[in-house]
Amino acid sequence: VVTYTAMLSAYAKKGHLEDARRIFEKMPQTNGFTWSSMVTAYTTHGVIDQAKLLCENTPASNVVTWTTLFQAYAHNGHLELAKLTFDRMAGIGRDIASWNAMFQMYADHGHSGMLQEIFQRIPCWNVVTWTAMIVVNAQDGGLDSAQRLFDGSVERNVITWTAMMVAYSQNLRPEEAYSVFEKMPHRNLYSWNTALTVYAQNGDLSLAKDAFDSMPEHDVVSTNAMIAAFFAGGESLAAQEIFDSSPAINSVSWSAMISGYAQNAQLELANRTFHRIPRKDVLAWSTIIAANAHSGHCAAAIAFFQSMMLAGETPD
RNA sequence: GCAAAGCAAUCGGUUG
Repeated sequence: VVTYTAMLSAYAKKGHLEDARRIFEKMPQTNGFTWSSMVTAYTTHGVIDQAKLLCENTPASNVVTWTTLFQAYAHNGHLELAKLTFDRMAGIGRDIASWNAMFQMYADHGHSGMLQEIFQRIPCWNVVTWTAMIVVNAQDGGLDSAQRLFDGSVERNVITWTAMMVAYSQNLRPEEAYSVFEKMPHRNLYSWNTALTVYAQNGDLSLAKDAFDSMPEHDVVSTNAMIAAFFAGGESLAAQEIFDSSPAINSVSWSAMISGYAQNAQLELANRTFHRIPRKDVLAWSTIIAANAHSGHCAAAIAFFQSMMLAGETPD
């Protein structure tokens, strides 16, 4: 059962929803993990109706399947459906993750009144709750309360530390953000990428470069962050070198190159880069339109918009 | 107990 369930998840993560479903159908036995994996497969592919069916029509559905469904509604802005789902969970019970998801929904979409109400109803806190609280407070300008929450937190992990670093950076306290990074007991790729971004946002290109070189490994986010950092420092050539030598680039990389060139008054290079993109998505089009518009080439921007329509792309 | 599922932190364009 474990092996089949792991395969199911793997197929779903790679985008093969049908294969995941086929495995699910073939399994002689299942457990709660199997069902929640299948529900997650559906929600991550946007097939919420199927996820709902699985939750409703089986005794095997559990707090995880329901929380997953809840989260899917919340992320799609269906707050009423999400709330209904949460209410229906009263029978099987809610755990900390369910409450955290509920808190996050109102942090993302709701009013502070609802958030406050949930805050008071959360029965107990775990490290995710602490971290979410820190983030919400910091975004609200309550840097002091964020720090107090951090100091008072019973549990902290690398995500909590990284969130605290971001909190200082967002509130324009770069030195303290740096200091948090230096004091972190453990770092991962994500926190390294965050540090690199924080350095760059504060104009410390050399610190950003140092971070990039010191990191134990890079991913596409590291690459993209470093590209943006070089462009922000006016070093288009260095940005281009990173781009050209990177083993993995994605659509964000292309956008970063285009807007970087435009920022540096190199619209010609921006346009040329755009034409090299193998598969132009909405992001690519939006970026090239904005690049031309910001450079004062409004006619070209409109022309790109029209080309986008002709290419069958839908504006977002 | 271990391994497979849901909740919190990082990169680009649009809006602020």
